[in-house]
Amino acid sequence: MLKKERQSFILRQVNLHNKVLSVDLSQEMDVSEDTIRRDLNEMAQQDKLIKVHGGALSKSFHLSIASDHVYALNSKKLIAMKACRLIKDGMFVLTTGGTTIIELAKALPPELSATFITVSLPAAYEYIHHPNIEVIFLGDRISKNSQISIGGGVVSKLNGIKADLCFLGTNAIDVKHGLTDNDWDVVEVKKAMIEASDRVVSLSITEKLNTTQRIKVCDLSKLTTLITEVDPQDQLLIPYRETGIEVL
Amino acid sequence: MLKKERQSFILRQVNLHNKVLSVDLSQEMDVSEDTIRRDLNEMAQQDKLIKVHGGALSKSFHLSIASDHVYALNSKKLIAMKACRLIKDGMFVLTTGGTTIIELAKALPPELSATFITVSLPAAYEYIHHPNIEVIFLGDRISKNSQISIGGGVVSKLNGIKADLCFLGTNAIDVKHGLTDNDWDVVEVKKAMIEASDRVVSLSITEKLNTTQRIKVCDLSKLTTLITEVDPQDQLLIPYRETGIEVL
DNA sequence: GATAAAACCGCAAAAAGATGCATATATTCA
DNA sequence: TGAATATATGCATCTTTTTGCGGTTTTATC
Repeated sequence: MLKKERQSFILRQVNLHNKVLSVDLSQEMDVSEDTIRRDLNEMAQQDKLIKVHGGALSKSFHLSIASDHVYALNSKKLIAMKACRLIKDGMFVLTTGGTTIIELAKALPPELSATFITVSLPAAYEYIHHPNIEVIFLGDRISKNSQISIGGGVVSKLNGIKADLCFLGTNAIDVKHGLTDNDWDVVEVKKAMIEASDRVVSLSITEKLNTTQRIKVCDLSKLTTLITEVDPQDQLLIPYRETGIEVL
Repeated sequence: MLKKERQSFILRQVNLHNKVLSVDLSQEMDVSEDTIRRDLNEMAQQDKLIKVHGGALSKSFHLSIASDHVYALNSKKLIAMKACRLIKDGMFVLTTGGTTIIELAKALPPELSATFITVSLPAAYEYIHHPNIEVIFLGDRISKNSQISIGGGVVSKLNGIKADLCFLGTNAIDVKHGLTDNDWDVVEVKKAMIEASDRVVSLSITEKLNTTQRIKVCDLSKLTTLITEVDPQDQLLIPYRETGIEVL
């Protein structure tokens, strides 16, 4: 069997079945595994497939979601960086949806090894591209607006969970009215998340400070930490610090 | 034997068998391998064939190696169109992951109003962009390779579901060995889906016909329908039709 | 952190390719 | 026709490519 022939066979197999094992290929074509590895390396260099430990994956299989324009991106990146520092190896972390959470997902250091539990499709999408993170998706009916699972199934599943940390993408926050939101189902999920976590962290750009929405999520007293893009000493944050919340 | 004669013989052989070995040609025509090599070099320069170490490949053969982004995309689109016709308003539809399923998701007519239950992140992502489809995501641990939920949670949830239709993205299908796959967890999920559905539809490009993988999903008899990109009367499908499966 | 599988490295043998040259065959032109 | 010339072929030799194997290192997974 000629080398090119072999390689085109490999390409066919990998595109056909999304994944191939070097062992299988070696047996099917009756050559040593070294030869297969050399082929795979060569083809990976030509961008024809993705080489992984033990075999190869099809290129077309790993589609990723196009990230559209995100409002106040830089602020959110800053918040994400601050939030990362709270996560330690081995933790169970709950996250909601929202663009700030997505930025957090992107900012996670590669060596971090933790379990992320989420209800957000885009967030889950980011997490699975991280090398050392275990992803648990709490499924149920998916809300088209917020792209998260909503409904009784999620809430009852959250009741059975005890997480170390919960990151809330924040819609509106105010000293007097606490956290508020505008979607009944999302609020239900957030409430359940808050109850399921030891520490509750709200990620909020300063623009959202001192705003309110129609539906209440929780009082400020339920929050452990508030993270914004500005310095914790900023005067904007004084009222929040006074409530006893840790402000980062 | 004249040079021209020899070369036209070579061309016939290479187009007939897609590949030729210099050794074989040399013996068949009783000339030295050097002569064959010189012939092959000459013909390669004239673009009549592709020369490789040890022999040559036909031009058309090499064209099929050219990598599209999503493998066999057109075939998958055709399959998706056929599959759409099975879905009626109000149905509960189960779907696995895989690129063919994504094509199905994209091909759904906008006025279709149904409930889709899935374990695949990319598929869920497509469904939520559809105006009239209710999306239910069955959550659990997310497999990074296949981008679907796997584990006992999914399986037990599936046990509590009765769907009208189940679309299986197919990895390998064979009359004798039935549906097979290469990932244990994925197989578990597929099995549960099959049990949870009145009708089970396998979506499979013809290239996957008569191939097998290591882990068995189910026998052909479990399938209600098989959809490929070719005409149902195609002779390739005869063995499948004979098992009693509906072939579209 | 132990363990087994996979990847890597270097080497050597086998196969294939290139090159120079002698010889054989074909072609041309007087 | 036949000598001169051009082309083609085979062979010996050397180089390059390809491949498998033993030993070591790295990686995954529990």
